[in-house]
Amino acid sequence: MMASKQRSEAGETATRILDIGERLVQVRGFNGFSYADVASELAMTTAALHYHFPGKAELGRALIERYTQRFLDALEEIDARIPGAPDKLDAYAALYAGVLRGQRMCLCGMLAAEYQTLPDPMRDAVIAFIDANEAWVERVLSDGRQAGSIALPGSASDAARLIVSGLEGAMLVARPYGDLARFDTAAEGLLSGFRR
Amino acid sequence: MMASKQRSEAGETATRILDIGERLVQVRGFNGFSYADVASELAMTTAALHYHFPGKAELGRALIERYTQRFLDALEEIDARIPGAPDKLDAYAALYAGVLRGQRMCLCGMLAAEYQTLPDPMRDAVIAFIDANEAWVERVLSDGRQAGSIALPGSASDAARLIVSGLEGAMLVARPYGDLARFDTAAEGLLSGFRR
DNA sequence: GTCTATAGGCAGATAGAC
DNA sequence: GTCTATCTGCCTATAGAC
Repeated sequence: MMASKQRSEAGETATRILDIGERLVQVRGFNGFSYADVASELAMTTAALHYHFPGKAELGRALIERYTQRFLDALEEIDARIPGAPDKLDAYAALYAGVLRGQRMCLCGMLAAEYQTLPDPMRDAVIAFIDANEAWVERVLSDGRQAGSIALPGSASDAARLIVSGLEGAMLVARPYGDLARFDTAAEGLLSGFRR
Repeated sequence: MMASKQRSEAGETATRILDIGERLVQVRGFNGFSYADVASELAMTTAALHYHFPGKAELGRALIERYTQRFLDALEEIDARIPGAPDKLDAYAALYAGVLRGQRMCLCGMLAAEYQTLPDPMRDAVIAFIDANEAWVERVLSDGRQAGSIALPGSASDAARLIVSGLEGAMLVARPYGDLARFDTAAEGLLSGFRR
């Protein structure tokens, strides 16, 4: 029996399934991929997939939860590494740009489009992702206003929502054009208004 | 033989198919609905649908083209009815809000998410929709700058792209929350920066 | 953990009668 | 124009052997 390296460790195969599923959802959408797609990339059968994730809904939920956790970790890292609010926001936008560079949509932006067709547990997880993002941006904006580096016309909450939805929209539109500069320009336009 | 009321008139049934298909795509996505869904709403068989539209790809293309034409007509109407650039932009955002009020995503915003899975003719039509929107907003911004009612930090083209993608993102995120105010606040935040 | 085999359903699509 | 009937293929999922 191996000593586990850390808490709540997913199996090797489960991790590979999540990696492939994540990419497929971000590129094709939850309704645009199948267990067979994942299985063929792993050179396995769909039956084996069902051993690791009982159904597509459970796989979907696991995908969102891992993605959200990774995102939150990245936000923590930004908080630890970068002092000023404006630079934190730039780093935040760079996270999105990194996703787009892989020709992917934000996982939860994609699932927001498909929201009406998602099983309930997935819906809740999508909302939790957006809530967490807005809360982090709102905190950064509030701190920045306090420190005098951020100018807010209205509430920090409204500005945070504008930034999050604006970045999601910039990804959504840039991807069909395959044009990263489109995203960067929009992100800069979104954020520049809040710098003081 | 009936005298046709206008050029390029679609048949009654074809129009009903387009109406239902349009709603289904805006709510569930192109990969989230089937010919059977449309047929059941019309109390018809899928075979009859194939008489009007040879395949799902052709139906999809017709949906985008009709939607784009309607949108362009609405933009013409705004140009004719509303004088100032800032008010034109407000009316433009109100178009999006009207779509969202029906608990729908913008047809082409939805299809932008599913872009990688779309047949080529549909891809081209999605791009044409976005191009046309950006061109109209850019023209309004340029005219407004000329007239002194619009302030632009950079190019009118960049600002137009920011506005279009920002409104699409605001719809994308507001819909899962079922919260129209979320969209309105984001739209106001997006546009207010350009008023002088 | 992964396989074979298979179920049961739904997808888009076509042929041919009416 | 719309139907019945049917095809072929893919989908999610399960049973049971290894």
